[in-house]
Amino acid sequence: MQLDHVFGALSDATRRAIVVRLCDGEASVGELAKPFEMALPSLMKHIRILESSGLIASEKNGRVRTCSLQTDALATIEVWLAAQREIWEQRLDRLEMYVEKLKKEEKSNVRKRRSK
Amino acid sequence: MQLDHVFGALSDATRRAIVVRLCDGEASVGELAKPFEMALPSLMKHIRILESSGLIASEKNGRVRTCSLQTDALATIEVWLAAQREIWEQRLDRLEMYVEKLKKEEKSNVRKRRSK
DNA sequence: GCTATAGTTAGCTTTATGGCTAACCAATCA
DNA sequence: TGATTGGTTAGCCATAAAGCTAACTATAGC
Repeated sequence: MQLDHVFGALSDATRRAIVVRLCDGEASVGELAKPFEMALPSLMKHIRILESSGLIASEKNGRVRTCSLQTDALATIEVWLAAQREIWEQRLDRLEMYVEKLKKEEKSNVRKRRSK
Repeated sequence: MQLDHVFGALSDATRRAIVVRLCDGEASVGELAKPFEMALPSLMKHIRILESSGLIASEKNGRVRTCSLQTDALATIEVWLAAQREIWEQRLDRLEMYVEKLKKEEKSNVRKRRSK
């Protein structure tokens, strides 16, 4: 599934750093590699993984490959997270309502007991 | 880092399904296992991974272990995503302003050329 | 106290991940 | 055209991930 690959791609600090960099605009493979002490082929692997996850796209002009962020993939996981949040918040709401109900019952029980 | 483990934990469909289930309330290991065709020890591994990533917590009472969602970990990655979104949106704004500026210059150039 | 239930541990396999080096290809540029 | 730059391919290694079975522990229920 798509989510597997997007989350998987973001589970590595190097790849997240690349994504962060690309949020600020396109960059060549060389530029992306500079901040890291890694051999180029290793970095290329990360780029491939990011690309196959859909997080980035790249295009080669002449001998330089330019990479750019594909924001849709990030949006995909934002949507997933929002959906989960909605579920658990609805549940917390129900729970709160339930607790309120219990409190009210407790009060009325106290009244009943007092009036005995 | 924390983000590594949270994203990593969510990169597996089984574990996401467990998280989704727990959004709707606590569950025992047995309950969590039911929907899957997996052997229990395999599922336990997933639970351990989710727990060590901070996405869920669990507690053992008698012989049953009850698992619950820890929403903070999900919030952590929501925050990360929001931060990235902010960066790229700011950039798109700057880009738009730049394009507007170019358009205006183009218009004034046309006027100049006409008035020659 | 025996039996069934609910997890847990240990140990094995297969496949994926993240890193490397060395050698290679293809555009630029002098 | 020959050297340099920018990236790519191939292949190696170590470790981690995801699954399994078999055997074990500890509570609950009769």
